[in-house]
Amino acid sequence: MKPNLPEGHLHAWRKFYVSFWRIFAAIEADLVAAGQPSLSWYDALYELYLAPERRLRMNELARSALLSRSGLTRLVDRLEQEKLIERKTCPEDRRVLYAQLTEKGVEVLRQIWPVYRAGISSYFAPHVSAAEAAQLEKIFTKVAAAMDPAVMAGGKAE
Amino acid sequence: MKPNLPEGHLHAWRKFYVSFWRIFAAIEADLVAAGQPSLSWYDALYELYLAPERRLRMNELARSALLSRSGLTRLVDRLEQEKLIERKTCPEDRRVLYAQLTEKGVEVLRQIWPVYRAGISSYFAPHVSAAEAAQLEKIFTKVAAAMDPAVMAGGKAE
DNA sequence: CCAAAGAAGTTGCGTTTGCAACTAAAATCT
DNA sequence: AGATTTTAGTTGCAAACGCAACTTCTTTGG
Repeated sequence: MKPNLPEGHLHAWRKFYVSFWRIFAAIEADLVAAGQPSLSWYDALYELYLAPERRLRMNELARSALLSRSGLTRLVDRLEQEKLIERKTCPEDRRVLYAQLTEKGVEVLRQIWPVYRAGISSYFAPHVSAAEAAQLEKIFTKVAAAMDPAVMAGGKAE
Repeated sequence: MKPNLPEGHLHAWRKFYVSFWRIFAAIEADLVAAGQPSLSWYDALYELYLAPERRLRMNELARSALLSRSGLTRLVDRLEQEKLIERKTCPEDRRVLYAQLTEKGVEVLRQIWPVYRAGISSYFAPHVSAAEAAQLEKIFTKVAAAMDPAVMAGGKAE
């Protein structure tokens, strides 16, 4: 780790932290108010939507959807109960299960998105110019890449 | 709400979102590894530390610590059990309870902080230049202010 | 001044999550 | 091949949180 944390970075972190939680809570509240499932559902469904053949291994999905593996197991349980995804076995490796997005899953994704987008548009976008958005994307792309669990092997805070 | 969400803002949001969760999870893991309480404890204790006389009403603390009131009640239960804070009645308004930081609470704060700081230093700061930090602080100060619950009365995503 | 409305905090309950321990299947190593 | 290690996923358990309903106290309004 870098032993000295400059003042400026600390202040940036604190505002970042508070902003995230407040936006997150507001969007979740909007989703509840709209009778839609929460962001964790969206995250999982969306990652599957992006994936080749709209399916991912449980492990991969856990990583993409920012959950522990046990957390993902339960989330997939709930999604499967609602027929939004299906568990599919893998012939080549019988340990593996694919989470496969269903058509109904795609529909739900399409229902959630307008509410989610409205939240981003209301709570995040108005405070950020186009240039700033580009700046944020650049910075956080670096952060997200460095924090990818696949890259984090053993690292900790050194 | 602004009906159209520009591509750039959306991409910025997604990276922002992923970065936050990954950093947050990493710091929480470091805290567990160091035998320290979680960030929600830090947030509450720190807000009390900053407050005049090191105390806040439950309501105020809930807002500062980014929790619902019921969530805060339980958190304060746990903090009080560890003698890190005390509930103090308010003579002027007998509905009100103050959460009062204790000396032991301050000590715990001092124990958490190095681990927390190391996390910020490792996971956040290295990817952000001083100029970028200033930029981030400016942007997120606006966001956080706009999303302050006190300012949000009735607002929703309009 | 008394009733109704509002505000502060707590509690019951359900949801979601992570850690540690577990099962099952593949890979590795004699 | 047979034993060990590693990997994928699940499960028991407990922690943490939010919503809605509730109690208690204050404020407001007739």
